[in-house]
Amino acid sequence: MNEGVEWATHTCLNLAWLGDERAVPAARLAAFYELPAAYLNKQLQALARAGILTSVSGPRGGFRLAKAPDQVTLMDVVTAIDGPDPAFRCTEIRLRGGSSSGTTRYRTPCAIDTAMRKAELAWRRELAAQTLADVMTTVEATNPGVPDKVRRWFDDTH
Amino acid sequence: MNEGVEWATHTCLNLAWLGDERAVPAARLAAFYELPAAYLNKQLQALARAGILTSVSGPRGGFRLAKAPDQVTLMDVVTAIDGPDPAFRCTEIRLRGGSSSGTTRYRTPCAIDTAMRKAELAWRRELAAQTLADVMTTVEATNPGVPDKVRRWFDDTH
DNA sequence: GGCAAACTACTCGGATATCCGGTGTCCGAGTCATCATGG
DNA sequence: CCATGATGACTCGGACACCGGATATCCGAGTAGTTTGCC
Repeated sequence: MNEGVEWATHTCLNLAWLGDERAVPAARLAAFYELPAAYLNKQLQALARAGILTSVSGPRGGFRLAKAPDQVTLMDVVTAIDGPDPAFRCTEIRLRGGSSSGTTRYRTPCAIDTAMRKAELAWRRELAAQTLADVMTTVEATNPGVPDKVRRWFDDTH
Repeated sequence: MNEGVEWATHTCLNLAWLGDERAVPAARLAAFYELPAAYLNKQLQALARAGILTSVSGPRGGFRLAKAPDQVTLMDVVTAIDGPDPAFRCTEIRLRGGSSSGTTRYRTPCAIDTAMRKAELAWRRELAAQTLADVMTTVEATNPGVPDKVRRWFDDTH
């Protein structure tokens, strides 16, 4: 899976804690984790195209969460960064070669593709069942000080 | 996911239908789907290392299934080709940057990593629940002529 | 004819090139805050 | 003092290099079948 998925998810969590009052520039969001700013910007653009973030240009601009945290699933984030294509891509090799040259016509979908899709669907279902709000709840339960700390860090000037 | 996963799975299915009486060379297995023989050979070696296939050198050599089809899960095949690493790799970026410099010690695992692992576990569970024998049953139910056809093709000299 | 040894052809196995998508970077378009200026 | 216009800096957005891993290929090690020669 894409590396940017991790960056994007953590950044979304930070934006969720900061609230949607103000917009945060990509450079600031990147500095929080010492990530390359320009590259994180690329990922944030993808999130904006997917409707997860809203972007504002110019001074005082930046990114903010477009929806409530409980309306954004991990599936949304992963799809925005990693693309909508399934991990297993059936190329229908059963139709190639001398095996099926003109004789057999497969009316049913490839059984292997079906099995892979079934597994991938379970994966997507699990990701779609967890929202950013759920992850926030987990973090606050295990590390209660984190949200305030994030807010203070972004309030300070660096 | 790796392209070779599809080739490997289809080839395992063919070997299952042919039975483990005789060994089939990689070149013949590749010709069935018009695949590059040397590259498929690479995948078959990975399957052999994983204990899914057994390889025999020399004339009359080749590959054959090492276990009964109901003892080989799709998870086994995918792991053999694509590697055992999880798709989502947590790099613990929460420990980097000024955010957690020396102050907070996270005793609990990363919540995002946990969520991703949960989804991936569901995926692995689905793959592990389906064996080659299950896929064979599906194919025979939808396309009954396929197994015999495969056997005939591999019996013929080309 | 039977047997053994050398030979040959075949197959796996790993080492070696090539190509493409992710990784990383940079600069231009657009925008908003600021500041100077005049009324 | 207030309104207004120009100015400037800041930020996003997309276009441009770079690199590692997947893709694809080739050749050597080893083996089994075959042939040939000898007893």
